[in-house]
Amino acid sequence: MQQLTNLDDLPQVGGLNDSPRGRVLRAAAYLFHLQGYSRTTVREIAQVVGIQSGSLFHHFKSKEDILCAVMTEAIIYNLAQMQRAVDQADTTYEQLKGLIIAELQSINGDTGAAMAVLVHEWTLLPKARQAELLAMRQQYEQIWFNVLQQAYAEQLIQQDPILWRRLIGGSISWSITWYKPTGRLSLIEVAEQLLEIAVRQPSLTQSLT
Amino acid sequence: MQQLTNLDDLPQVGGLNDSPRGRVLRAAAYLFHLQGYSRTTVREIAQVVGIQSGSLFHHFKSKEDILCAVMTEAIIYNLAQMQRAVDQADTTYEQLKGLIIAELQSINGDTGAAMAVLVHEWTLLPKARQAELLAMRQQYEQIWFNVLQQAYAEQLIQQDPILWRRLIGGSISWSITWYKPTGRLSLIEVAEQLLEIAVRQPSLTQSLT
Amino acid sequence: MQQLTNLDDLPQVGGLNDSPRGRVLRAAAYLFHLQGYSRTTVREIAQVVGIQSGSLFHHFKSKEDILCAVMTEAIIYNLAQMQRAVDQADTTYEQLKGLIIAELQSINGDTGAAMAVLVHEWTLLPKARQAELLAMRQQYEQIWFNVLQQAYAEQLIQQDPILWRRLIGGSISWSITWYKPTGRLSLIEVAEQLLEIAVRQPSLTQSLT
Amino acid sequence: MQQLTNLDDLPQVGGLNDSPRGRVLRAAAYLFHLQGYSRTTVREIAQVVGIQSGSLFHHFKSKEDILCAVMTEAIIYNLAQMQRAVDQADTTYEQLKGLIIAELQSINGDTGAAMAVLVHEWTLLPKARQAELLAMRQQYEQIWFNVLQQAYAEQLIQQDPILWRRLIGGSISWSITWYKPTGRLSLIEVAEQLLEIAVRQPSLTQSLT
DNA sequence: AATGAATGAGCTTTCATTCAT
DNA sequence: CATGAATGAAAGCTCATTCAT
Repeated sequence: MQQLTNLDDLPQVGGLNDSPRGRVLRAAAYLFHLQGYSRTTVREIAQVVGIQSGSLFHHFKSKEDILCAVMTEAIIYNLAQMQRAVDQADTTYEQLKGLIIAELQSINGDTGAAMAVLVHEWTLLPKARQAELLAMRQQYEQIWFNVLQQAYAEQLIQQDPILWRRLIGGSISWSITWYKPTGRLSLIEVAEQLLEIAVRQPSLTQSLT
Repeated sequence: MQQLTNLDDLPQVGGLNDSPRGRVLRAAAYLFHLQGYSRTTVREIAQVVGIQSGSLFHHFKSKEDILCAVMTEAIIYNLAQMQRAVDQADTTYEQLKGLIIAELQSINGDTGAAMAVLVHEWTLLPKARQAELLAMRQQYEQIWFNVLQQAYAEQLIQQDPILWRRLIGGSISWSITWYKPTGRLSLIEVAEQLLEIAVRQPSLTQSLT
Repeated sequence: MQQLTNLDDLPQVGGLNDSPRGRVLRAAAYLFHLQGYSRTTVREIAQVVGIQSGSLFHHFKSKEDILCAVMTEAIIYNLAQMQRAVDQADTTYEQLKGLIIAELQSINGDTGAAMAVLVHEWTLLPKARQAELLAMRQQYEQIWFNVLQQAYAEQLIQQDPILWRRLIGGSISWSITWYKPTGRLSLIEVAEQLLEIAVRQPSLTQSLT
Repeated sequence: MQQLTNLDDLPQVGGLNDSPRGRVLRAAAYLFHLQGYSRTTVREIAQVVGIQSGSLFHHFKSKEDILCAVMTEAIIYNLAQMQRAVDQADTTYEQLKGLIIAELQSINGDTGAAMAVLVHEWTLLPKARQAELLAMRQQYEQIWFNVLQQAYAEQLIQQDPILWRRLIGGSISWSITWYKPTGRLSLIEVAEQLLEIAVRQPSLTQSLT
């Protein structure tokens, strides 16, 4: 990394304010995603934030602690986003669509860096921390599961909800490897194509009855 | 990593013989996948192989060279597997099924570690090496693309082949995060479920005509 | 090297203050001269300075950087010394004598270690650094050349100034291999003997006219 | 060193035959001179000779042993050369001239690499080996001293023979840093210029009597 | 004699972390 | 709170030397 980015050029990350702590987390999420946790040095984080490396340790007790905080913030923020997507929709189909869009946005939008870190560097956390986050992650998955069970009952999906979630979750997560905001498709259009593949249209269902 | 695995406990990796070079690559793929490239030390690789760390450098000129070889072997081997899957099938539907099964196996089977490394540590390669591998990767994707174009013409799939490949490729790749060979489903059953979601059954097509 | 010297036993080197950087350079010049650059380890330098080896890299970005700095300091300091020797003398003969004494002192005195390094390890520098130093070295030689041309005009020397400089420069440089400050001759006496051999005395010149 | 020289491109070194041992010594002298002893690897020596590195150790028991042999051969050969130069001359002046020419040739000619090694890497030898070589070196210096004492008696030189030898020996040794065989001056012309500076011409002496 | 894979000590360098100021 | 020099363990890599073939 020749030229370090300045923090002000980085997107505002959902949920992170402009406190020193928030600034560090934004910088860390960006760098961890770009280079991986191991290849990112605390000096680099400090440089992006605009402080000295020693000063980081007034806000976080270790580099691992920063990683942990990045993951925690990411999961808390996106948990709220998913819940909001479900709450705002009326039908099961719309809820499913809302979840897919929300997850695509959390992966490819401003929290994408943090989400990617959550996935890639998961195993680096000490077991105790993993357990904490796992609890939140299960809440997150529970939101999906509730909607999917209803969708299965309504025959919007034909497969076991757990397997369906795994397969379609993969499609969504993988989008980080190819989706470009400047490309041909918007995230909403991607979501619609994915719905077309994996969910039976309710209008079609109605017309069949 | 407290207790290092012995090489003999690791699966035989497709295409890698028991030469010193092959043994190093197997150990490296295993460790790179388990811990990531950066967190794996050459001393650890040597320990798993059962040689001294200095001896690694008779076979590879650097740690990066080992990474490169792991990726190259993985892609060469799996390129052949995909081609074989296509050649052995008669209908487009069967070819598609064959490709999905083959890719699921390459991800979750013996070459899974190497494939995961190929995905995760891609950006670490020097640009020149990336270009070499990219050429092979494009061959690989071309195999998929040819079948998918035919599938689109036959209305087995309704979406743009490129987007379909990205979404379903994500489902397949992601399986590394959850699939357990000892679990309830076999890889072939997973493939069948995925076909059910994303591909219109040819029998159904025929019955409609 | 069984018993490492303590830095406080080393002479103060002209121009190097007691900053951490200066202390490292003094230690490095001493060890590079004593053992050669390749055979001197950064751990040894650190030990003489009295710090940990890792701490060296706060002040210099590599071992080679230390070598470079040693050479640069040596040449800058001695360039100034030579200029001063010329400025302080009235006659050409006295200038020549001043230069010989000054160079003998730079070789055998406090900067001797650094000067020896400059000569012996020259080829190890990257080409770009060589060019920088070469420019200074040419300034240095220019001082000699100006005086020698005048000396030739005044018939103090009979040979081509360039050849004379090479031959007598060799005598001076070589003194590092045999001169002992505690020996029979002072550096000034050595200089006088060398003048007797290589320079016609101006008094003699005058008596001939 | 990107491209290693082939042994056949190296000059025949005086006294070294084409036995495996001789070939190794020629290659080693060349590389030690070019790069220094520490920076030359046994693999490089072997490569220049055209054998494998392991094979070197059938001829020499260690790398240091090779260094020692290079030095010993150099000193033995040049001792003979100096003796021959003295024997072939009739007058003291001619003997002095012969010694200067012979030493210039030993420094700048085919044995130059080995001689340079003798000077630069002297301190690397174990004390016992240094003593052996020192005895031969003293024989070598004795040849000079005998002639110089006679020259002093004949007033060819005005200085203490020991000091004179040191100063003029420096001029000669230093020539390795600047003399180019393809340049303007031959070694004999260099010798003549040096004689002009440091030795009173015998013809002049005679004309004064 | 020659080979070349293997050794293992030791090298330069990196980097999370500490702490006196 | 912030600094930045210092720490020291550990990293990737080198290389003289050995030895079974």
